[in-house]
Amino acid sequence: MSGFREAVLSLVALIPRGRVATYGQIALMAGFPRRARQVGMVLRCLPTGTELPWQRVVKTPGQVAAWGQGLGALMQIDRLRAEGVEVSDSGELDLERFRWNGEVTA
DNA sequence: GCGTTGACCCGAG
DNA sequence: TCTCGGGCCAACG
Repeated sequence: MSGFREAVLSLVALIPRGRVATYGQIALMAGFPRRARQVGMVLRCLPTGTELPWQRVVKTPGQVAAWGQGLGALMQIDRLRAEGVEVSDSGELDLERFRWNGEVTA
């Protein structure tokens, strides 16, 4: 089922600016409820200069995934802030406000 | 081709 | 409320 990647990438690409989605949500919307982990795998495999807004994909509690909890995270956080998403230095954000409904309301 | 790892999530103790 | 463990499946060695 290599189509899983396609589904995930497509959904991530549809996330509007200033909105974020959780791994579980992406996986669920893609049609694979329990495969949030593979979502992370897919994103992890993405090239450095990709157009995909993988940065808008966060954990369930509303925390940025990021790589090494360090510099990589700051890069993602800064990028999100540039899009209008309020993110703390710890990578935490308000899901209630920025959670993507799944609708392309860009 | 097999074993291990992993940007996670959820239920149970 | 917090911690621990199981489970899902793809990428990597």
